[in-house]
Amino acid sequence: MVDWHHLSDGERALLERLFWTGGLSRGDLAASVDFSKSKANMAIASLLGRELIEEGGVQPSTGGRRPELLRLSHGMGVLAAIDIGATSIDVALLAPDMTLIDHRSEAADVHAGAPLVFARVRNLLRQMRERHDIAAGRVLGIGVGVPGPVAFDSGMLVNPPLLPGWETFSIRDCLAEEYAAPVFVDNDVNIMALGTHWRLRGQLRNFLVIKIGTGIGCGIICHGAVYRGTDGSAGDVGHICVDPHGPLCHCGNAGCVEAMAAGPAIARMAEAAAHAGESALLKELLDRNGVLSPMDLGNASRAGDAAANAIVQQAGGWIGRMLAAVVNFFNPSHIFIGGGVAKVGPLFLASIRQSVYQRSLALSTRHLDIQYVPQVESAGVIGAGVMAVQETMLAGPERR
Amino acid sequence: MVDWHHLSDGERALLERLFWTGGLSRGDLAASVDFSKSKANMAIASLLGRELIEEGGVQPSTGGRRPELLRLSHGMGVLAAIDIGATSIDVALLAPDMTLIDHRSEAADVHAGAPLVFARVRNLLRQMRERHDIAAGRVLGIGVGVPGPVAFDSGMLVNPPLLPGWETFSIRDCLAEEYAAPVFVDNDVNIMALGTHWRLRGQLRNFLVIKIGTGIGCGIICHGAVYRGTDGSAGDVGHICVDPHGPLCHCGNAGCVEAMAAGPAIARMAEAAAHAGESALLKELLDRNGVLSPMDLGNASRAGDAAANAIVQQAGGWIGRMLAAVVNFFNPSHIFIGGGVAKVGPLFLASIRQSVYQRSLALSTRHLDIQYVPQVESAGVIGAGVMAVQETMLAGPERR
DNA sequence: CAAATTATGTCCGAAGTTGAACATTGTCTG
DNA sequence: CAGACAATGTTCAACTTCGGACATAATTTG
Repeated sequence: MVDWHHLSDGERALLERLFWTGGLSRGDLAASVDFSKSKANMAIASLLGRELIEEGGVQPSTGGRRPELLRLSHGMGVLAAIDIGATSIDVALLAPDMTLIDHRSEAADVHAGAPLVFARVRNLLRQMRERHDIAAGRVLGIGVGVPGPVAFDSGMLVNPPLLPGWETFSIRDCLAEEYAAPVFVDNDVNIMALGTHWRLRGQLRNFLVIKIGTGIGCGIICHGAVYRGTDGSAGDVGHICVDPHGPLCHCGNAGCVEAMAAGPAIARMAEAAAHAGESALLKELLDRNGVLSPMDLGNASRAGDAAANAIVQQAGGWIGRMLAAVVNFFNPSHIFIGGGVAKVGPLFLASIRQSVYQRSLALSTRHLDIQYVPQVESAGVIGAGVMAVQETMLAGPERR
Repeated sequence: MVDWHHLSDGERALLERLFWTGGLSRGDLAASVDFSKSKANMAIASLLGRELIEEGGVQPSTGGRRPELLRLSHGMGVLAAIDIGATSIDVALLAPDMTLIDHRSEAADVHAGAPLVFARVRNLLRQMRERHDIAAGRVLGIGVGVPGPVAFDSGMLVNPPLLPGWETFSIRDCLAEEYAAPVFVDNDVNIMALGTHWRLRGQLRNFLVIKIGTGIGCGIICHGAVYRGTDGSAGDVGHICVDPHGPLCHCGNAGCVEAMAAGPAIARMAEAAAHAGESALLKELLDRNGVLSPMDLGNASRAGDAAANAIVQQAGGWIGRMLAAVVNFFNPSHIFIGGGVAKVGPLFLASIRQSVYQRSLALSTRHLDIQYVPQVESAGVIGAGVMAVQETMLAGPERR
C-alpha cells in the first residue's frame, strides 16, 4: 500500500486543498496555501513520488502554457463509507476524490441488532472489494453514519432511541477485525452536513442541514467545521418545544416539533384526514396501501388536494417555528432541508420559509437562504467518505 | 511608542499564550506553543528586546532553579475600553494584561444621541490619559461594547431597538479623529462572553453567556472563539417564541421570551401583584419608589414573599424553556447568566435550572453547568479590552 | 557540601525556505 | 510560420530556522 502516513504539515495542506477543490494547477495550488513556488513544488514532487497525487491532464490555456491539473491519486487507496438508515443500509467504496467505485443500497431492519447489520455490512464490503480486486489493506479509512446520537471520540452510540441495544456494540471494534484502517462514526445528520459542505467546496462558513424523517435532526457547520457540541449531541432539534400546550412526545415533554411535524405525526394527520372524509384522494391512497407515506401526502398535495395542503402547511409551519428559534440564535447563511419528509414537495418548503421569515429577526433573515438539500443519490455515503478522508489523511497525527 | 507591529507568527503565538495565561516561564511557554527551546528563546529575546514582554520576578522553585515569569510588558502601551449600557457609560484604560489603569462609570442617557454620548466618552478618556500621563499615541487599540446589534466588520449598529438613531453614527470614525489605534465595536453580550472567556483563561470551548435586562441577549463562544453568525446577529435569543399563545411582543410576534420574562415583563408582573394585593411587601416597595425593580423583587423573594417567589419562578421557567431549545441545539458545557435581572437572586437561577434540565435531552445536560456570571466590577470594560487586544495584537495583519 | 533536580542560555550542523534566473510550452499577431 | 508574449514549471545558491547537545545557573536533598 502507498505510504500516506508521515506527511509534513505542508504536504497535508496541499492534500487538503486538492481534496476540497477537486484539483488545481501547481501555481494555483501554491497560491491557495500561500507557499512559494519552490516550497510548493518540493512538496508536490514528494507527493507525486509517493503516488499520493497525480497529474490529471492539461487544462485549456489562458494565454500561455497550459496548466497541468494535480489531483489526489486514485492509486493511494480507497475509503469505505457506510450509511445506516432507519430502514436501509448503504455501503460504498470511494476513491480519495470522492468518486464512487461501487455502491450498494439495501433494505435492512436495524431492530435485528447491530451485530447482524454489521455482518451484512462487512459482507457487502468484502464483495465489493473482491469485485474490484481491492485488498483490505488498501482501505485507508472508514466512515460510518448512524441515525442516533454518537460520542464522536469513542465512536459509540449513546441512548439511541431508534437503535435499541446498539449502545453496547462497538462499530469500531467490529470493523477493526477486518480492517487496519481507522474507523470514524458520527450521526447521519452531521454526515449529511459534511457531505453538503464538501459538495459546496467548503465555501460556506455557517450553515445547517435539517433532516426530517422519523425524527428531526440538524447538522451544524460552524466556522467551516462540523460542530458537535460538548457531548456530541449538538443539533438535537427534534425536541425543541414549539407549543407548550401541544401533544405529549415520547421524550416526556409536550409540544416537541418531532411530535408535531416529523414523519409519523404527518402520516397520522393524513390518515386522520382520510378517515374523516376530508379528502377522497388521501382515502384512496390509504385504502390502496394501508398506510400513508410522506410521498403519498406529497402526491396529494401536488395534485392540489386541499386537506393534504393544509397538513403540509401546518407541518411546515411548526418546522418553521423551530427553525426561527434556531435562526435567531445561530444566524446561519443557509439552511438545507432533507430527509424523507422533504419529499412532500415545494409547498412544504414554502410553508417553512414563510414561517421562518415571519418569526425571525429581519437582520438574521436578510441573507438567509432556505432550500432543499441538493439531492444526489448516495449523499449519505459521500458524507461518510468525506469524514473518513478528513479524519485520517487531513487531520494531524494527534487525531489518529 | 513601542513597535508591536511586524510580529512573526511565532512571536504572536507567544504573546497570545502570555495574554491568555497571564504569565509563564520560558520553559512552560515554549512547551505550551510546542516550540523548541531555541526557537522559543529566539522569539523571547526579540520580544524582550522590543520591550513587548518583560521578566516579572522569579517564582517559587519546584526542586531546582527557580523559573522566571514572563509577562506582557506594561510599557508596550494601553488599551481603551468603552462599555455603553442602556443607562450608563463605562470607560477604562487597561494594561495589556487587563489590569485596570483607570475606570470611570457614569449615568448617561443614550437617547441623547450617539454624538453627545461619545463626546463624553472622549472627554473621559482624555482626562484619564492626562491623569496618568499617557499620550494618545500610546493607545494600542480601542474596544467598544454597545447594547444593540452590530455589523462587526463595519463597526456600525444595525437597527438598534434601544439606540434609535445610532445606526448612522460611526463610532469608529469618531474615535479615529483622536486616536490612530484601530477601533472594534461589538454588542455587549459578545463582549461579556469574551470577558468571561478570558477570566476562565480560555479553558472552555463552547459556552453561552445570557444577559437578561431590558432585553435578552446571548453571547456565544464556539470552538473557543466568539461566534457572531453570518450577519453578526447570532445570539439574538430574546425573540425566541416560548408560547405561541403568549402576549404580543413589540417585534410583532407572540410569546417571545423577552416579552414574558425580561426586566419590563417581570416589573409589570410584580406591579400587578402589588396592585392586586397579593403581596403586602411588594405593595410597600412599590409605594415607596413608584416602580418596582428586579432588585425589589429579589429582596421580596429572598424575604420569602410568596407572590414574589411565584413571579420569579414563572420568569425563570420561561427563560428555561428558551434555554432548553438552545441547549438541545448547541449542547454547551456552561451557561452563565448575567444582566440586571440576574440580581433577583438564587430562586431565579434554580427555576431556570429546573426548567432547562426538565426539557432538554439527558445527553445534552449530562455535563451542563448553569450559573450566574461570576460578577466582578468592570466586567464589561475588561471584555472590551480583551477584544481590543485580540483584534489588534493577536490577529494576523490581515485583520488590521 | 556533593549530588540530584530543575530552569535557563548558547552553539552548530542539519534541514527547510526563498527569490530570482532559467527552461518549457503554449497562444497570438502579422 | 517566425517572433513576441504569457503562463507555468524547474533549479540553485543564499539565507533562515530548527532541534538537540552541551553549558550554566539556582535550589533542594541527603
